[in-house]
Amino acid sequence: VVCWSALISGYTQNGQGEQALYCFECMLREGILPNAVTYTCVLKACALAGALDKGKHIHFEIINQGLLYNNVELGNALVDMYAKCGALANARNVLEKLSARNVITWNALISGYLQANECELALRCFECMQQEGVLPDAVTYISILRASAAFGALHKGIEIHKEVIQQGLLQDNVMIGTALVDMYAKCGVLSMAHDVIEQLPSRNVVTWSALIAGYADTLQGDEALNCFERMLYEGIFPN
RNA sequence: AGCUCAACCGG
Repeated sequence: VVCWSALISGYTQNGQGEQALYCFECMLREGILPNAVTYTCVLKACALAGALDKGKHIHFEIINQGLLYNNVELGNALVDMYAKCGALANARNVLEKLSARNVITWNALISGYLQANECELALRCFECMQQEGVLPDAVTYISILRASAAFGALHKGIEIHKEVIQQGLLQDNVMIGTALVDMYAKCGVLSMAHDVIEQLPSRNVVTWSALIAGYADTLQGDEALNCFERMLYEGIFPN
């Protein structure tokens, strides 16, 4: 069962959901019984493949076998599977019933809401999780910045900006810096977007692209081109 | 052997 789980996991880590599910079928056909780790990988495969019905069936098996109790990783994979398949009511339901959940559980649900463009619900989850004493991490902030941008909630974005600085998260995470630049750009506050990118300890092609796109969207082609030149000057290659 | 995360374009 460990070998099969490792193989299934390998496929999911490369985004090959269908292949992973195929392996799972082979494993069952050989009479090998899956355990909690196997199911965690298979749920991720369902999420990748958008295989909601398959995922529901796995959910049923997990409940039947009593594997869910206090297994955070398995619960998280279940919430993520429903979220990625767009079954947000199921995702929230599972989250609420889990005996153990953590920041990753909430992050999975928040991402699901974002993917469905339910920015307001995503923002509400952010409040809920904190009310129950779960502290946001870098992934949470990145999602909430995206929600703020999509919802045009500049004030929320500024609030997150302050929090991120307080926690020193800008030092070691390019993606948060990029999400901040993108949030300001999408809210049309290009001066702030520019300020942020100047102060980042590190930035990459995605960070610059967010700023360039922001200038392009606001019809500031000259500024967009300036940024492009600066990016090249820094030795960052365009993609 | 296991869970969540950033830009642009097209569909």
